[in-house]
Amino acid sequence: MRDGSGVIQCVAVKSALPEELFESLKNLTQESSLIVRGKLRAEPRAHGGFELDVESAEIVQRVSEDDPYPITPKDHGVDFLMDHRHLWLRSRRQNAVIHVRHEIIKAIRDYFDSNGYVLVDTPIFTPAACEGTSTLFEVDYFEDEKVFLTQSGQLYGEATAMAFGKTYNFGPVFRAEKSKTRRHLTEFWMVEPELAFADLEDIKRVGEELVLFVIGRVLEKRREELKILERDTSKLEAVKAPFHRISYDDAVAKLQAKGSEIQWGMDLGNTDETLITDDLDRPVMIDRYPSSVKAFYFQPAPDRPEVAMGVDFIATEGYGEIIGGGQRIHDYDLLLRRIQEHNLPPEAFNWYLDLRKYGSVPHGGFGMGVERFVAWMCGLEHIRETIAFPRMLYRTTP
RNA sequence: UCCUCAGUAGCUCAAUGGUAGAGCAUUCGGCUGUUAACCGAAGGGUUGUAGGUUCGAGUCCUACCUGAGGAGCCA
Repeated sequence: MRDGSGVIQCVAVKSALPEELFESLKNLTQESSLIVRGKLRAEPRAHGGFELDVESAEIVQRVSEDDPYPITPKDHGVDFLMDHRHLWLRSRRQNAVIHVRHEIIKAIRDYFDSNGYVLVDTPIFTPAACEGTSTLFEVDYFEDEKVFLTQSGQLYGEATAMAFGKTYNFGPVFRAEKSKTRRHLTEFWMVEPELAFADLEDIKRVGEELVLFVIGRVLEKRREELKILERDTSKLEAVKAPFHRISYDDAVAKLQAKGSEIQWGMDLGNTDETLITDDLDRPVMIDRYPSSVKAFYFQPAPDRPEVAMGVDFIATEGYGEIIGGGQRIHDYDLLLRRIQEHNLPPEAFNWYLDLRKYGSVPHGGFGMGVERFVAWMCGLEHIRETIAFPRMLYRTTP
């Protein structure tokens, strides 16, 4: 029997039960629902060390053998399992993944809540692109108006940081890119802290602290689930401070030495991300990317205006970028120039520019993708198992 | 959007261009401190769709549909 928190073997003894009840229990089908009462007994032969001797039972709903439970203990294909995601969630592995996800989200919130951050959630309907790069989902919004599903709460986060000092937002974001890989969803959850009076080094420190805090919590509270998932926890235990810190320049040199085709000025590809961490046991922070591959709002380096004060955290074991962020431009004139250079409509950014007119301060933040983090913690092959009902390029059901 | 691969029983997969099979699941019988039980039997098929080549197509060709992996882009 399974109740969501665990599994226990129940034993019905023929001589101890009414014949009718024993027969109905004997003929039960997989995934039928029932209420059982009985005596708990230590039993070394049983999983978990305990068994329940059935004294009474009530069958709530019996699954018909004409239409048996579709998911069997044997192998199933991905397509079949995804079509039955609403049932697949009952399995031991999926149950463990979702429990780890729950723990990660709770740990993220605990970290920020206990470090002086205020949760200020940002809108999901937004008037325009946050970064001017990604493809957005368009939504009809009354009377011929169009709005878009947010791809990031960051710009609003900058406003809340100016109002509250340290804030974070935590919600779903949407990307309409036709990405078809094991790392992409069209709808996923992202946590985005934003800090006033912060520079790139502060952002790196907070990101490192957060990652370590969350890993520590998962290892502390979810050993059982990681065991079910057959996760090699030594890989997670090896993740300690300090993370590797290298510049984009050094990353390119290292990648070229390892045979990558990358040239200075190009963004890192998926294979580059895997390549750069394959000999490391803790994440690497890569900072000071060329401004041309980063969003318009990144602060340029004081000594080298062609590079941006942004940082990406690349997880170990090929799980790729889990954090992206950095220091934002706080100067009005520079920000306006960047908006124009990126051919963005300045009038759409009036409120954002206001933040640089009224008491602007150096500030920064980052975004962390929850599902990628869950995949990393659980050691999953594919991000689709990290959320109860994944939304992907070609899947919006169940 | 592009590249590669796949689509056969409820599920997972076999089948040199020559009679479509197995395991699991289901049903029946047997056996059993089992825990992916085991033994025996039965039912279960328009081989993704539409064309084409051929004496003959699950197999070869074309188009389309569906799915998977990857690229680009990103978290």
